[in-house]
Amino acid sequence: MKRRKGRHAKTESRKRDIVQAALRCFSEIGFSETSMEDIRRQSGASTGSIYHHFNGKERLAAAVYLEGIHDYQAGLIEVFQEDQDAREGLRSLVERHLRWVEENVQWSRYLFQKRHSGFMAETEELIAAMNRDLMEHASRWFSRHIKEGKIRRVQGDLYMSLTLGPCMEFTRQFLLGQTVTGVGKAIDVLADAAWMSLAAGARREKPGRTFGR
Amino acid sequence: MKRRKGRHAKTESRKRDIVQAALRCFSEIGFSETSMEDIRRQSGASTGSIYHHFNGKERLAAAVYLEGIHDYQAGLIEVFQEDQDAREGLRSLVERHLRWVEENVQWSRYLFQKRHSGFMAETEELIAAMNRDLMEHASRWFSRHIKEGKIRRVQGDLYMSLTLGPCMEFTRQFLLGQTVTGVGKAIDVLADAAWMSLAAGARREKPGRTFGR
DNA sequence: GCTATATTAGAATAATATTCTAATATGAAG
DNA sequence: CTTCATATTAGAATATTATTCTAATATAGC
Repeated sequence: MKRRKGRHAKTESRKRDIVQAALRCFSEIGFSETSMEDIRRQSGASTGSIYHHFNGKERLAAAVYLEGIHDYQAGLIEVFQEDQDAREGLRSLVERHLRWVEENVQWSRYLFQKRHSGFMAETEELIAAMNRDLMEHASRWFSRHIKEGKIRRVQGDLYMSLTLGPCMEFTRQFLLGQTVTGVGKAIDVLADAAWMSLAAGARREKPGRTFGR
Repeated sequence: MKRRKGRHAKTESRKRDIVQAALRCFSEIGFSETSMEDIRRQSGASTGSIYHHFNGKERLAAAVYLEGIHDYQAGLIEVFQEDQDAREGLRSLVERHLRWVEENVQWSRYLFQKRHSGFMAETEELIAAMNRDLMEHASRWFSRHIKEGKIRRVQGDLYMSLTLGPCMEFTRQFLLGQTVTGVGKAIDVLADAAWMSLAAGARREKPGRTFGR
């Protein structure tokens, strides 16, 4: 009779150690600059172990990326599920983003400063799925507020750019240590800006077209 | 008597070939995925030649980055030097950015999708200088329009985020082939958004603080 | 044409990623 | 609590790729 496949008890903690070590290395000295030897030393795992759990440097990098982006996106999705008015919602999104960055500088450095190079050939579909999920939540949220006449209609692929684009740009500067403005203050200004650029009824020439369409 | 040092005639064209080949490789398959052998083959240069002109993979990558960012920033600086009113100026910035991306997809992929990993230890100061230069032009431009009461005061490190942040985000999606909206339409909407988020006198709670201070 | 220097070629070397083989640990079944 | 299938680990062997080195060749100025 076939035995059941079973994961060993310590396997998850070992994987965590490896991911942690990889994240440290990647975010501090960069992907191509860190050697498997670095990761091996920092994680305490053996070469064989690393290659057993992940499949190589690229797959490991992809796993690290996935874990981080998942946690980040989860925060945004929570906001989309809350029942706030448009302006408060936009502010929450901005706030979530910047607070997450502030509290997860290492992840942020890896996720936002350095874009996935191409080492996710395998993982591409997973990432795409995660993005689709996020976008669905976003779409519903924006549609609702458009219907209520609070948020103006523009092309669907522009909403996230308008909401989080300035935050992303600020984030990059922040991670490079090139900002003076504190995160709290930045939240105020950027939330305000998002609102002004998306609020319905502001002066402007031509209205855009629908989101859900 | 000492001979003058002299560059050979074909040296520049050879360097160009190498940079071109590197750009193609880096933007198509990524920095760490391309081997020096790839670049050697595509450029037609020999290993020795590549290492003579640049100093290794990282320095080559830095050179490629510098060339691209210089051309990109030059376009923005031109706009800052033109004498347009605030709204038109913001629109020109957005337009310059997106048109440049559209016409330089390969460079854009390298510059914007993949952030400089860390391979510019040497070049860091040069990049910083280029950024300072751009920022000075930006600073003057914004200050002028703030004085004229057309653009509102916010923290100095937020102006570029508000102006080009949404463009940058749109750019990333565009480069991933995840946009439907055409560049022309995007320019309209994003220019409008930049204006609305930066125009003086819009409804908002508290004013920010000065740029030039 | 001569000479110092820049440039090139490609082999030799060094660094690093990956694979492989064998050992050890673990958990489920009996 | 023993056994066995499988998961996990270790680390040496190998393969790949970046870099260095040596010697040849081309070029510019005299």
